[in-house]
Amino acid sequence: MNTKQKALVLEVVTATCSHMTAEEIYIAAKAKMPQIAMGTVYRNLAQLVNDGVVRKLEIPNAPDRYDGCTECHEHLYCDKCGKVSDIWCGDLTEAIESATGQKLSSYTLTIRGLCSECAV
Amino acid sequence: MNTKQKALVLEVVTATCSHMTAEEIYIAAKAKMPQIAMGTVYRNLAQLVNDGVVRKLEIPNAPDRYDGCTECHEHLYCDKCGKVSDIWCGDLTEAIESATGQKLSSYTLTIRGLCSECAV
DNA sequence: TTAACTGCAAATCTTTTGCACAATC
DNA sequence: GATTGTGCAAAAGATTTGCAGTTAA
Repeated sequence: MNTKQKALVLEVVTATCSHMTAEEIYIAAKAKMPQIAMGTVYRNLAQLVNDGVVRKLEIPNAPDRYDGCTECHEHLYCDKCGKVSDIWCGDLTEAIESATGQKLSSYTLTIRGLCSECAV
Repeated sequence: MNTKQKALVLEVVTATCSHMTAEEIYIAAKAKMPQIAMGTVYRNLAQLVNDGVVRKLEIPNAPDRYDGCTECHEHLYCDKCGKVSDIWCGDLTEAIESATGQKLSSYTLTIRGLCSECAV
């Protein structure tokens, strides 16, 4: 099904290149559709992730974040400011398979270090 | 400080090569020390992780798991049976730095695929 | 029409925390 | 004797779910 709510959630997530939490998405969506419920946001995010349109990022000790950009890229969690930034490198599947000796269907690479702003 | 509880939690975690959840650790610890509390288990696990003696694994949509083996290795989440198994490959820091072009302080690589049992 | 989705609120699950007491240094 | 840890139970934070009513196919 395609509801206004689902379209709105997708619009919010893809509007910026930031990595929003469900709550931030909820607040942004609520600004345009005041009666929207948190549960609806979560349900639609789950659907969008399932549809392959949105990527879910699991953050250690913090709420999950959602990324509207499905192009292949990795994420850097800044040791200093905590921001999540994108790292545009190609698909690493083959590199990881040869490094680990394990055939894989998918992988998640989380890098911690200093983001471009903090590295100065 | 070094308490009986902390020693017991460490013993439980390192006793097997499995990747136990806090609750499993609590149950195993309770078997040897019936009055031990969940909060104590969590507090000691946090300390042990901080001490670098135990590794914490963040599992998507599931409770965290704790790994008593601190030697460098990665984890495979089986697509079929959901088990977490170890992949013994060397340190991938340099390989990842060159693949991503990003200096890093640490990384977490999560691989999904078929474990040795399910791949048959 | 009927199957899927919504809003609301309550429930769930995991983890953390406040507190009075106890153990360790 | 001072500090740090413990057990208990309650709180917190994030996400999910039941339900009655609504919307989309």
